[in-house]
Amino acid sequence: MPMRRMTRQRRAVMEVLKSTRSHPDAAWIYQEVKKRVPSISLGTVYRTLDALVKEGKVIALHTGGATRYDAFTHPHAHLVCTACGRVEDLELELPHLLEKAQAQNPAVRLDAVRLTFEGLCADCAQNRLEG
Amino acid sequence: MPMRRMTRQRRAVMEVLKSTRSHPDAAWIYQEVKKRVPSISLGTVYRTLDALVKEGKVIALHTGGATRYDAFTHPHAHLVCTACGRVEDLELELPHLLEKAQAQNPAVRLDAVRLTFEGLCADCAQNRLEG
DNA sequence: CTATGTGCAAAGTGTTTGCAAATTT
DNA sequence: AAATTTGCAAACACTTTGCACATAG
Repeated sequence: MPMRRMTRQRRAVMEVLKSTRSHPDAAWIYQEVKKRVPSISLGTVYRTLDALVKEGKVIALHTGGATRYDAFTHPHAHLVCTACGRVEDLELELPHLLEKAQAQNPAVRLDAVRLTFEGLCADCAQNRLEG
Repeated sequence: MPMRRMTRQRRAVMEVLKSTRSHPDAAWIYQEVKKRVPSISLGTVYRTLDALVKEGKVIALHTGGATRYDAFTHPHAHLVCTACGRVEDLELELPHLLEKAQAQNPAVRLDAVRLTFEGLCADCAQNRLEG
């Protein structure tokens, strides 16, 4: 299990990720972290993100295109806007999905849920009405 | 909207996809379709899959790594096995997730749900107990 | 006949990796 | 000092695209 040491790079990646709710990808995180640690490389960003995901400190979202990362790990639903590509959090109580699914499928072992909706974010839904 | 014409290639891609429940990726579909239409190219497979997804005949699953495709479009949950990478269907009644989420988030427009669990498939869960 | 789809190969993204140098513990 | 992590650049895996030819309608 990699990334045991607390380096400046690692701290900066974690702080940048905690500072936003925009579900950024590695390239965006890299640009932000460079403002604090100019020498950092994109490779290090990827390695750090991998480690954080494996440790459960960060969630990886596969939504098509680049992987997005989310430091808010409490189970919640996402909306992927099919018009602008934005990913936002959705208000929705997840009704014990993991427990229910586990009970109905005893042969498998469920560790995590990802609930993702496709549709239009508030801005794009609004623009659709106007335009 | 592309792919209005029913070509041999398109028919073969659709048939191959309907014949499996393994949620294959483009490379696998390409190999299978080549058995029926040897001249087909990987580019055509990608273009055809894109079209089928846009038409709603096929669902694209983004699970990390290559995009996987599913011709079974009735809403259902998936399990991505973190040990072997397999993607299987899960027994689980989706309790009107789309309607509930839409009601709680009136400003956005929800078109589709993707419910994905991470964990161990039956085989890998079993092997874990033995090994 | 004409518009659309195909095959090919080259180019584009996003991500991973080997290695020597730097850093953490 | 020892072990881990970094930066760099090259390699990779997956997907998209331009174009001349083929084909469905």
